[in-house]
Amino acid sequence: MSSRVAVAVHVLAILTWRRSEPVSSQQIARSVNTHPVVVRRIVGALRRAGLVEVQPGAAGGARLARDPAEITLLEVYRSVESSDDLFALHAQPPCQDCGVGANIQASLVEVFGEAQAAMEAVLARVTMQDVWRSVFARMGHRGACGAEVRRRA
Amino acid sequence: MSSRVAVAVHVLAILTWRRSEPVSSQQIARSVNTHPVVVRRIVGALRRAGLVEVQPGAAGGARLARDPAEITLLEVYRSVESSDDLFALHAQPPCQDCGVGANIQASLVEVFGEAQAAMEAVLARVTMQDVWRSVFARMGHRGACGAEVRRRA
DNA sequence: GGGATTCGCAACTATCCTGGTTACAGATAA
DNA sequence: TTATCTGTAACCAGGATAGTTGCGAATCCC
Repeated sequence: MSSRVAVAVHVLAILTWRRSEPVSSQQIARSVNTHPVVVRRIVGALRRAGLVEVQPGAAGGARLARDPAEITLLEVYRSVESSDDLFALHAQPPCQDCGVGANIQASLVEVFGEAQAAMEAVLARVTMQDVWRSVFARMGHRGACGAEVRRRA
Repeated sequence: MSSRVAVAVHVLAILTWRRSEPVSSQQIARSVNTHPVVVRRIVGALRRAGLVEVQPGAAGGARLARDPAEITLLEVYRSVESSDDLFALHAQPPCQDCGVGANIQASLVEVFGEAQAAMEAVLARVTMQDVWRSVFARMGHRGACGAEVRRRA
């Protein structure tokens, strides 16, 4: 699986940290250690899902659109992950003249669906507030990457 | 995710159906609707995991190495899936000078681990016997693709 | 022994996804 | 007006996947 969920949670954790002001993709990219455009792609997905608001122009950037306690990791997962399905079926449809080939996919969909639902249930009960608390607990007093950049400007 | 798990379960379902005789990659490939070498790659992984036995040479093929009731989908999943991790972390390690960057991965590993464990728990309680029963229930009386090939030879 | 069948594996291809990058138009604050 | 920031398109490199070909080795049957 892609690292988009990890980056998205990272982004939202930064926005939870600095709720008072919009944070630019430049600043976020420094913390994530990637290119600003990569961040903007993720932020764009989160915006379309209604999790963040984005303000263009000078002194613009992203900020949370909702209380972190109301943002679940399942929403984040669904916002940035392209495919809804955790498991893939056959690349080519199996032989329908065969007893197994004609029916295996229906059985697989059943099991795969249960497995995915179990996974999603875990993500659904973890909020960005939980993540933020977990990160904060590990964190000493330390500044954000680029936090001083805005101050300098 | 790749379709290897789906194909592997399909293969094992066929082997469960025809437990009395080895089934060739050719015959399996016909039911799966793919190339025999693709089947042999999957079967090779199942063999290395001890789920099937393979007999080379004429009239050779694969057969179950264990009772289908003793083969869980979790074993199948682990046999054929290359990565053990369902979720990926950052492509590049995040900025360690940043409070979030330095600690987010530890928090992510925790949540992602729980989610994956929940998914695997579902796979662990489904056996190939269950899958076979499910397929059989959907199946009328129908022959396997290529079942008559061996008979003709 | 000889021929036919089958596996295992290496190698190659086409395709897709991902992350990273550059470039540029549009929006906005100072 | 100028500097800053977003959004998006376009492109590239790398890796994964499915499919394919070819060949050596093992095995069965005559």
